[in-house]
Amino acid sequence: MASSRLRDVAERAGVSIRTVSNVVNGYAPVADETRRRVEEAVAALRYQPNLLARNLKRGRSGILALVVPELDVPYFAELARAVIAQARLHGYTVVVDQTDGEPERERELIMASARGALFDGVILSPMSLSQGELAERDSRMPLVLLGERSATGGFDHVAIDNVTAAREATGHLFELGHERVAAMGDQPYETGDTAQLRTAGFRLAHEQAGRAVDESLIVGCTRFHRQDGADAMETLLSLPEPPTAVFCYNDLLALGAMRVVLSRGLRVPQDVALIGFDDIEDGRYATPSLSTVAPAKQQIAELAVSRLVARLGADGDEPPSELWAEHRIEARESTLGR
Amino acid sequence: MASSRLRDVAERAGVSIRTVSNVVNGYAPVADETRRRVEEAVAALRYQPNLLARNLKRGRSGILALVVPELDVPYFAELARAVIAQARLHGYTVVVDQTDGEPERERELIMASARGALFDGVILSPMSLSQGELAERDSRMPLVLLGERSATGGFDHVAIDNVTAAREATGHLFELGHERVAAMGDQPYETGDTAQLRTAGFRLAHEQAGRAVDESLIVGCTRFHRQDGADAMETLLSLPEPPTAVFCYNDLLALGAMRVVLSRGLRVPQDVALIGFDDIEDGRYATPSLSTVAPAKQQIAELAVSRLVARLGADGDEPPSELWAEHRIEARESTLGR
DNA sequence: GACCGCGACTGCAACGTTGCAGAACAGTAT
DNA sequence: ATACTGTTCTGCAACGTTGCAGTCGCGGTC
Repeated sequence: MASSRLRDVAERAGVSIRTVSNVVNGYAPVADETRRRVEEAVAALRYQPNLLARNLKRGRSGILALVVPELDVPYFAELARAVIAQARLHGYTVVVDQTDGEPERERELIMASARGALFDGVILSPMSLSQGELAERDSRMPLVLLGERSATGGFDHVAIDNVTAAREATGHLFELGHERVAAMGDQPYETGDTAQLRTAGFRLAHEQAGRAVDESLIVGCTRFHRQDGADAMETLLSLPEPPTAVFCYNDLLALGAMRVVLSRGLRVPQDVALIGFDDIEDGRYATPSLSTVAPAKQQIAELAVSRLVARLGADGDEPPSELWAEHRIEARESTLGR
Repeated sequence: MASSRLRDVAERAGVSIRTVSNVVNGYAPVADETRRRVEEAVAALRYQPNLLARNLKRGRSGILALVVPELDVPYFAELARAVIAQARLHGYTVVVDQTDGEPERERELIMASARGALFDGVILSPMSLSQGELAERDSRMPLVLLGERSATGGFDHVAIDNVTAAREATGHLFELGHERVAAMGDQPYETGDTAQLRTAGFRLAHEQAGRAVDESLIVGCTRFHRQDGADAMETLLSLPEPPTAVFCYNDLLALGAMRVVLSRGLRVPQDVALIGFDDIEDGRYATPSLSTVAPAKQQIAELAVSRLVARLGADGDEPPSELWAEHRIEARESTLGR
């Protein structure tokens, strides 16, 4: 009932299976009259190609996997939205998978060989996989990495220039006259590449301004959730000489920090200025609204998907490429005031 | 290189293709010695079953589709997270698709027949499809609807009791002594089922408290984003006699409203108390933290996935079921103060 | 000694599609 | 009449797997 096959259509239209296939796919030249008959039969039988069979034959599934640590982290949700939309433009469907930051799950998804998996390529936002582990991968399945990596392992990368962005964010705070600026979110260990780049930018800003970095103002965060930002802010506020401004390595940290500052009766930005990273929608509607480093998410999605699609079409011998997306500083109330 | 097939393994192990398949799937009885040899060959050749082929043969893909209006709306992101995790427990992968509320895209995804699509079932959070359109569906693909519908069209449903939840939220504001309570988010037209149920609960609370509903305090919102909440709050505050409390039909509306209230120099909850709906994480870290109706998202995901999986296993003759998830009122600072 | 039952394994035929090579036919040039 | 060209259509053989229906050998039973 719900299932008519190429064969059924062929029978009804009085042509060969192959011809129906040709019509459906628009391949070979088909006489107008024949095409008309076939199309009529297709409509009458409500024929829909069996994608499972088509996939097997073509050796491709038309599915891309997007692997993120946590889908309910706004940055990843916004990114996923853009990636799904972009993939659709290229005729692909997206499977979203989350790893919860578990190395095991990340590895599993990455190592899956092209044949074994039911997707054609992967866009990975790595969290717990170190550079070395990625390099061991022997799969032939195209992979695009999101996020800058300190060392390149021969993969396509899409990223923004984290060092520059962090330098600019810190510089923004300097320009507003802040003397004691803190950095929140450092991760000085193997899997914290991105955080380390931001710390580098933070230091670079100091260097360029001819200032010394107060190491006690660099606080680490193992995760990047609101609660971590709240905890880190408590730490900073309990210092003998607390900072007057904080550069947070993502917006969630900044929002958690803002909550702590405000609930202590302090004002943002008058007592503590805050700038975040990611430009998630929450920040725009916080009170005060959150200044942030805004990466071009749309562009990141475009670059990642089109790179992946290009690789799927090619022979696979192209060298890996580094693709850079834009970013800009969004100065809002949490640094400027109103 | 990256691709070994059942045949290659069979050759190496000196057995038939069929036996390798049996070992891999654990089907028929296999002698220990044979099993050992096969497993060794599997390991040596790094054999991984070709899922495309397996899917074709089995007629199932092992993929469920989750269709939501917008993935970057926190409620849907949090829900998606739970659904993906739950599906994994049942051995399924999830394709997430977003419709942007476009009726066309929703229809397209729903009408896809079981054969035509590459997923085995759909979980749909409908936005723009009316009840009538859903009923026209002739596809044999199992479908679970999220969200209560005023009329049932013969589908499995998973929902919370919106009327009761809305009544309780409104009652919570009454208990705190508020006289003029507004409702934000009504959608008095065909596709606004959920909003209408919440309005019904709002009215019911008035009835039970022996109060008259001031119709000017029910404001509609075509969409449920922060900006819509901000706009609606402007409307409410410009009334000759503004409300002292607002029941917002979701947390984003409430957060947008909160921003407007605070930026006018008014206090929450002293001047205007706010309660939302959905219990998204943003609300917990807002200042003041947002009171809300918390639906058991985890339970919703569990019910939806297990219902769908059950239907996939059954003959499809079971009657549709209505499944109810829990909810509770989370009273926080935006109604209680500190 | 014929028969049965059982454990262990195998070959064939699909699942529904598309790639390939070619057939059938008509029209044109020689 | 023959060869050639091109358009339109077709049959066969896969893609890699699993369902089905066996086969084969062997110990045990009547």
